[in-house]
Order: sequence, then C-alpha cells, then structure tokens
Amino acid sequence: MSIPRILVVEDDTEMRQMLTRYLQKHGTIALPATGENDIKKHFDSGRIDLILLDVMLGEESGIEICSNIRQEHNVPIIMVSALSTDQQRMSGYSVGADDYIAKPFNADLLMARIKAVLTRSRRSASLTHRRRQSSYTFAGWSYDARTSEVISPAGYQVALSQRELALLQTFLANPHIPLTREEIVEGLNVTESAPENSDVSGRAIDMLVGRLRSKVETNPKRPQMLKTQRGVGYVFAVDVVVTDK
Amino acid sequence: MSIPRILVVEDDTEMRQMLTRYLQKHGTIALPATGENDIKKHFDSGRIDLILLDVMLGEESGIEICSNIRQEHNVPIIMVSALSTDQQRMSGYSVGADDYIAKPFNADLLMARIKAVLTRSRRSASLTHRRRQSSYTFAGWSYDARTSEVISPAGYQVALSQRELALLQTFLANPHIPLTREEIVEGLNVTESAPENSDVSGRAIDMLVGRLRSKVETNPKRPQMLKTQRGVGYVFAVDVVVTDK
DNA sequence: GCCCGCCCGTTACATGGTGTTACAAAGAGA
DNA sequence: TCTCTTTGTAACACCATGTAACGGGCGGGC
Repeated sequence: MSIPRILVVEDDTEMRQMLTRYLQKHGTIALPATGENDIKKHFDSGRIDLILLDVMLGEESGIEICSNIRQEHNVPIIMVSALSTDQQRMSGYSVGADDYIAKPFNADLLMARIKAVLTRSRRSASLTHRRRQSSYTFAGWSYDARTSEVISPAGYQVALSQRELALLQTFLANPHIPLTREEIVEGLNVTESAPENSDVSGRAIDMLVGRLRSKVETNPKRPQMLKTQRGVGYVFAVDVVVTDK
Repeated sequence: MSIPRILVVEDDTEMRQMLTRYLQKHGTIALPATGENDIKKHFDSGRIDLILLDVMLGEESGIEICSNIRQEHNVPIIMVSALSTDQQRMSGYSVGADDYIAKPFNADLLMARIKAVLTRSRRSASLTHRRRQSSYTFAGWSYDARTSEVISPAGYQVALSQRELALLQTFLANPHIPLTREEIVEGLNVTESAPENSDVSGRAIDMLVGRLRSKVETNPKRPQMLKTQRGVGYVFAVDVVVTDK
C-alpha cells in the first residue's frame, strides 16, 4: 500500500497544525480541513485513506458530517472529541465511525489506532470485519457488538473481559476457518483498537482460548465451538448468523 | 428469494398477535394459524417458507403436528415452547424440527434463528454453495460432518481424535474402493486443513486404522467395515448413505 | 498515595494425541 | 510345514496443548 493519505478535519487551528505535523512526521500524508466543504474538495481531488474527524466543529456537527460521509464513501473514520462519555461514544459509533478517541489523547496512542484502522480496512476482506453494530447468534448464544453483551442459550448474561471479547469477535468474523495463533494475535490487534500489542510470547493465546472456553463452553474439556486444530491453531466450529442492525 | 412467508401456529391469541406483528415489522409475511386445520388451509392456498410451531396447543400436540407436516412437506420448522428441558428438545428434533426455542425468548434471537433456518434451506436448494455439511450413515452408525459427531448404532456418542475423524471421512468419501496407504495419506491431507503432513514413515496409517477400528468395530479382531486388503491397503466395506443438510 | 481486586501473561506441570519401535500373529508360497 | 512378508498390537516417547498457580500492572475507591 502506498503512503496513507489522512484527512484531518479540525477547526481549531493550533490543534490542526499539531496533528498534521505529527502525522507527517510519522510517514503519512496529512491533509488539513476545517469543515464539510473542505472535505468534499479533498474527496474530489484525490484518494483519501482515513478521516480524523473532530466531533465539535463550531457550527457543524462532526456526527452529522460523519453520517453524511458514510452515505457516500466507504472511507474509515476516527472521531476525535473532548467528550468521552459513553453516550458520545455511542452516537459516534452509531453513525459509522470506526474508532473514537477522546481529547486529550496520547499522540502515540492515536497513531496506533490509525495504524489499526488502516490495517483493518486493508484486509477487511480476510481476517477482520468492519466494526459495525452487528449482533451475532451462534449455537444458541447471542453477542451484541454494540453493547458487548454476551447472552448464553439459557438467557444468562456472561461477563467477558475485553480481551476475551476481542477473541470472540475474531472468531465470529471467521467461522469455520482455522486460525493460527499469529492470525489470532493480528485479529486481536485489529479488533481491539489498542496500542499494538506486541504479544510475541507463545502461550498467551492458548490461555486466552482456555479462559474463553471456560466461560462459553458447556463442557470446556470437550469444546464444541472453540475447537483445537492440532499443529495449526483453533477453529470456531459453529455457524454464525450476523444480523446488521 | 422473495419475501419469506412464515406460518405462526400458536393458540394463545395475545402471543400470536405479538409474534405476527413482530415478524411483519422485520420484513416477513406472517400468517397466523391456531391448529392443524389452519395449517392445511395455508398449505393449500400458497407457499410456506417456514413454520413457527408452539409445542403446547391446548388439545393438539405440536410434536405430533410437526411429525405430520414433515411426512408431507419439506418445510423448515422451528418449535417454540415453554418447556426447554433436553427431553423436550430431543423429542422436538426427533420429529424433524430444524430448531427449538424456549419461551420466554428474546425477540431478536428468534429473528436470528429464523434467518439462520431460512438461509440454511436456501443454501441446500442451490447446488453451488454446498459445504461439506453432510451427514453420513453406515452400518447403523451416523456421522455428522458439521458437528463432527459420531454416533454408534446403540446411540452412544463416540469420541474420535481429529486424525481418526479425518481417516473416517476419507473412507466415507470412498466406500468400497481399496485405498493404498499413500492414497489415505493424501486423503488425510485434504480432509484436515493441517500443514502438509509429510508422514513419510511407514506404519503410521496402520496404527491409525487400528485405533479407528478399536473405536468403531464391534469386534476389532474381525473388522466388518475397515477391511484389510493384503498387499494393497484398506477398504471401507459397507454402504454409505450421504444426506445433505 | 495506598490498598485492593481484576486482567492477563508467564511458568511449570499434567494430559493426551500421534508416530515409532518391537514383537507377535496371520497369510502366502514353496 | 517352513519361511518370508505383511499386518496387528502393545509399549513407549515426543511434542502440542490443557490447566492451575503465580505475579506484575493497572485502575478504582478511600
């Protein structure tokens, strides 16, 4: 892939300059924009790989802009905001943002998330899936990606940790496909928009799978869903129904 | 596919109305029915894509109705019931229900299952997208490739290792055909999505066959199914019935 | 700031699957 | 029947994986 072209939509001049400089220093092309009109111009004049969008743009609402962009383009969007309540986060995701980051943010964290989103969209066909507000059903279980709620066939809500959720999501995106441990790690890095989890060591995935099994398998000793492929990795061995909301 | 037409068989008026309204809101055509007579009328008057069938219908037994329908039509059936014990579930499946859901149920979950069943039946209609989701029957045994379950004639589930399963699958795909050890190794490499098992050494297949025999032959000393072709290899010497799901 | 609890990776050990080896048993041919 | 070859079987060893226990790190509450 060529150098990523990132559109920085931010009305505060200082902030905008800071961001563009930072992005350029990190090997990307940063295109400054202040509002919806600018965005359109940039779209007309060339490829855009990602949009960094401030939620509060004086007059205009970032949320609305995000929603508009989404209707026309399939470009990844990261929302940036001083507001970080779940409420805000929700409305960001609900209009199709791929990630959401709160001000003030650590610059390196931002870079990591940008990388994650770019990687994700590059391979969205294979390992990963867009983070949409889908809900999944599998073997009587249901998982709502929006609320991260996991419901057992008996109707109980099961509490999974973040990492376990990310693992589950990775499997749900690749049912019936044997995944190597490396692929799973990649999947986790993409699903969680956390700073690149180096995670080089060996058995961590095994542990994680074990812990997920203990929570979602009826009989963890004889797993029905999270099956081991000896010498390969793991497979999610049940059908998954995805319901877009 | 056109809009799915779903027959809702439920004697409780409130429940029936609730269900039909919900289904209609989700893009399906819901046809209300209260008993077996209604069902027949609907079958005569048009296409039915799926039946949602309450187990407890006052006088009539849903199980019986299900069984009757199955004898005449090949329509998918989802049983709905307040009883969710495994006992009940079993008798539901044993008369041919495609799924079983317990009251009270989450409406979205129900919708997801409906979608799953409809997708499944659509898939089986088109020859192209057939995965190896077949189930096999041979000499009283059954093997479900989807769940990898092997059931003995007596009804016991037999646990086979991955390699043994792959071997069984290889034989099931080539009944009555003598296979050399090399051909079997190839078959295993195809069946298992494992890294090319070089498997150069000699006797491994013999061992594998031996182990499979010890699990599926009544008298492993005098094998009836996995017969040895001296100087050649092995044959799977019973008829196999393949049932696509 | 301190303490507590949770997440999660690490480590060490247990378990189990699978190929190898060795030897016994069964066939085939002389 | 004797002998050679092929196959069956049990014991073993190796390695991938399962699992329990530990501990560092981090965030929340006081």
